[in-house]
Amino acid sequence: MKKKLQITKEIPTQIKNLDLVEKRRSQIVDAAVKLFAKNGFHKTTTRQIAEAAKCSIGSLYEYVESKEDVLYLVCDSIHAEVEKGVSDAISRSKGGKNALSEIIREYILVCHKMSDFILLIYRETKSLPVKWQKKVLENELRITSIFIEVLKKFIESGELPKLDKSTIILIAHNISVLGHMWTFRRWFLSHNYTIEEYINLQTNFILGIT
Amino acid sequence: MKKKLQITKEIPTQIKNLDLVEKRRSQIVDAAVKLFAKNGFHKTTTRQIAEAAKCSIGSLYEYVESKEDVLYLVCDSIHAEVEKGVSDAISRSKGGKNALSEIIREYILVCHKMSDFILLIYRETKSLPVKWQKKVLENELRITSIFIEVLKKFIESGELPKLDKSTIILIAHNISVLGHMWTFRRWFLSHNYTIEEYINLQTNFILGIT
DNA sequence: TTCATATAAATGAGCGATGGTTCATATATA
DNA sequence: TATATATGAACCATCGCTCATTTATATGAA
Repeated sequence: MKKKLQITKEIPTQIKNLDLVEKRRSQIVDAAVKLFAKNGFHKTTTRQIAEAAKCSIGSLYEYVESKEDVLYLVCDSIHAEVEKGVSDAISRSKGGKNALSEIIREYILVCHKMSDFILLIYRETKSLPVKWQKKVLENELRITSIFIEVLKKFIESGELPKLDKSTIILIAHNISVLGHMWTFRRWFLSHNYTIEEYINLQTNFILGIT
Repeated sequence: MKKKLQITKEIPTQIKNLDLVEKRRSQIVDAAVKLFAKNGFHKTTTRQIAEAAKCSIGSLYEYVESKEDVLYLVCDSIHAEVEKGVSDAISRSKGGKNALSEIIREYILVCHKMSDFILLIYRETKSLPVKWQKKVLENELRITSIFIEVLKKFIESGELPKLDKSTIILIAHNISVLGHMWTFRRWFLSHNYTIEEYINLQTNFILGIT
């Protein structure tokens, strides 16, 4: 909610009706995310986006100011969905013995589901104006810091051994990245493991069960 | 040597003198790798590449058939350098207690040195013709399998506990990717760790010293 | 050695196609 | 009647690539 208002502030529009802006932009994002994931940002044309979003190019440019705007909206919505996935998993988690494993599991499943879109962020962040590159990195960081908080909590409650701050930060980043690894090495890993096997092996690796 | 002949076969040229082809192509690659790393593949023009390589666009197109050819040459040369770095580290390694740590260390240092170029591969592989995407992934895999062999050797010699095949493969991929992590999270990590600290923490993490 | 000829390599103006963006106009809504 | 929204033809700049031409190098007959 708050987030959406913020974005309509960040990206100006000709249109007065903010509900309409939200509705049309979500059409645009839904169309663009698929096209970008499939063909890349540069090989996708604004005309293709407009067509897939069922509006004219003219209209498109009343809701955004540039093609880069669309990419930013796309990156932002991807991160929002990943973050939601992780947050939901945490609030569902009942604590207890295998709670951390369960959170890692849900996170990797989110990465699995969002494979093509996480890849998209890796590939195309650089195509954004610097100002928005930073925003995207902040989003990435926000997700990682969720893991930092989780780790801290498990250390406090004694379910994990005491670790210094540097190590906690590193492990949180490692969890993030090893989730992403499934997306950008899937072409190979999926020939060797099912997603469930991957989750089990990585969980053991991360928690140091060798 | 063998590699270079192979590439001149893969990428046709108008020029008869193969030594000249090798020389000019290396000018072109040296120019292009910097431009691609800085501005991305799509925002770099063939004219810019030609200029930086100190030849005309006409000449450029006598040594390659397309802009994608240049990108492939670039990706290939990056992987060749990373692979060389790893192989050298292994052949220098004297075996013994901390040999594995030493190899991981050298690998991460190579990633550190090659940061911008490893990133380039993540970003631009998708811009290649499918045929060459596969080649690039094979190169990536070749580097990972070096780690697989190293791990096997250390298990045989008893310096690592026995692990099943799946786990060995996973750890090798994790080493690869956690090296890359320094390149694509450097914007954040370098504020928290020096490269040496990063290497130490990751080594401990990978070898399960918690 | 000299010069004519043939072959190889280098050049960059220009072709052709593309694609992001605008704006005059049309349509819908208040 | 006024304001908001929608439309798509057309503008314009860009860029990958070609090709007619020039320049350099190699060959070999006189």
